[in-house]
Amino acid sequence: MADPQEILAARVQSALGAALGAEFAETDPVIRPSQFADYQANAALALAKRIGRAPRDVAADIVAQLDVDDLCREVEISGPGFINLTLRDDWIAAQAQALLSDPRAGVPQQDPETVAIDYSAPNVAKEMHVGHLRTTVVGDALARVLEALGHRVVRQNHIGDWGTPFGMLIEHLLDAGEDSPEAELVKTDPNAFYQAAREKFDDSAEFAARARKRVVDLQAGDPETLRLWQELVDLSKVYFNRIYAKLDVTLTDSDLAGESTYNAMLPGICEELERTGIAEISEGALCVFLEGFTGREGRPVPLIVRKSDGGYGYGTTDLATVKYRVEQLGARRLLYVIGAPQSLHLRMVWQTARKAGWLPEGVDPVHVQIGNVLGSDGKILRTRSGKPIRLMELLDEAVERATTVVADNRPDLDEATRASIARDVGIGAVKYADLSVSHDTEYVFDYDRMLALTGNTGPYLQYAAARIRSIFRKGGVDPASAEGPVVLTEPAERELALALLGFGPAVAAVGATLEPHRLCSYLFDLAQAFTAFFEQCPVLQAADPAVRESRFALIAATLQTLVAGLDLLGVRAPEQM
RNA sequence: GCACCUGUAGCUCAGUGGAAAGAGCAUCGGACUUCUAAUCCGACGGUCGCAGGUUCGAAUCCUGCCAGGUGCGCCA
Repeated sequence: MADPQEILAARVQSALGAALGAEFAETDPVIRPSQFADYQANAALALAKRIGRAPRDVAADIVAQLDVDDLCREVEISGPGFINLTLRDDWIAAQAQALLSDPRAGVPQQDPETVAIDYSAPNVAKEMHVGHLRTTVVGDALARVLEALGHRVVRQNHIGDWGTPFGMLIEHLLDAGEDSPEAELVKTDPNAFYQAAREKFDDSAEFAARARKRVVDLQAGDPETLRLWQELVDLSKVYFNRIYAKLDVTLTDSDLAGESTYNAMLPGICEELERTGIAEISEGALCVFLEGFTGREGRPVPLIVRKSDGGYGYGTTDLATVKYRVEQLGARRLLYVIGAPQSLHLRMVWQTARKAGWLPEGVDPVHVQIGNVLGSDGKILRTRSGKPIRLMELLDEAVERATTVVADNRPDLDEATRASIARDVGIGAVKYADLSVSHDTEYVFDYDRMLALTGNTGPYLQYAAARIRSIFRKGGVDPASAEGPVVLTEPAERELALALLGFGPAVAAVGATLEPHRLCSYLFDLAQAFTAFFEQCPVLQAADPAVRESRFALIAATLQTLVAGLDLLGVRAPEQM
């Protein structure tokens, strides 16, 4: 609604049509933020070449037709033909004030689309690692953002709940006893359970034989085996939900759509692929060979849909997810928030699905590639002993470190309040660190940096919000009662108000690009604009009551935006810090 | 060998074909009698991996090369 860039684009575009002819009325006016003004329009330079005239003359013709008196204070042609646009203070003020009464805080309502998001996807009876952490946090932020934009989001937690390991896991569960402390480990330390099963499998031929038989029983649908399998899944759900609760992730049991969900579809998928000639038997396995996919020594890379032993692999279940999400869920966008190394696999799955007709024109699958999380040594994050780090311990350590910092700085607060702040800050820091860099690149995990109160961190944004709340508390004013009117005089006021207008566009950009770090960058800029304002513009001590009211309105809008933005990222904003 | 990703300040990272490439950290120098100094301001810091090409204009697009990472048939 109040996106200056969009409004200016429309105005400049109609000026283009008026100045240069109707055939230019659709031309992109190329509005960009400017270091010399608020915005600049760069269209004249590109058009000058096309119509064979001097760029500055073209710019002058555009400006002559440009009707922006109601929103621009200054329009200036500069350099080789840039059109610099400076907004009117009263226009910015009115827009910022309008945000206060907008329940959407400027976030646009888009045409609803059904979007399936595949994210998190931990394995039953296995520890979640930092890679799962990142897909969980990024996927959840995307789900929140797309919902905020008005879309119907269907979360799909594709947990690993099927396959050969369940033979040994079930036998180990039986050996240990279903209600034993060993079984309880699945809820708290699943890797300990898994490793124990693995060791027995490796050491005991008798156990291994039982495990293999158990896999056959599982696939055959033996009721008692299925009951034990369900037992393991249920124990794991307890573990997943503990992690999700700690992380403030929106996933629930109703979002679970694990591999086993698709079992019934798999034979039909293979049959159809074979019947249509898309798949063929090779070395005993049913494979799809696609053009352009070659591996070592130029050999074609297969997508194996049925193994030579008759079993199904993840290629088949992934094909089933496409079919299910398109046909049953009616999804028009399929998001796979999955590790970057799976890129080749996914492209093969999608191309196969296209050939088979399961992925119609107009339905776009997107791989939101998640880069690895590295330790300070530049290698994949592990403990000193080389084992993967337990996610719960990692989160606890973040909270613990935050606890120390809060205790040092806020001895005046009672322990329960400090603990609550430490939780919000510690967890927020970890999540924000995952979100604030491009999701597809690797990044270096560093507690000290993510917990810092300076720089582009979660705590810095939380602190900005806490300072605003502190002002309202101290002034005995309810942020909801701040109405303005907003009047801009100080440069820091203007900067802050202008920054506020960028929230809706930033959220829309995340929805379009699926890059949550853009929202982080925006919120960091906003927090910096607020901090500058905080230093220069007293609110409670403002001599003029009108200035005081205006500043209350500005910081109320800032608070609303920061809290809404952090919420879209899944990060809490504590009352005080 | 093939494919994908990455290469930007000492470090961690942004950067929509537009003007003189940005931020944070670190370093150095400043600012608390004033709404939270867990903050802020200033300075320093660059052959945007290399070489070509396209363009009025390239960190951005194309080609080649170099370096690092990842993946490449029955685990998922």
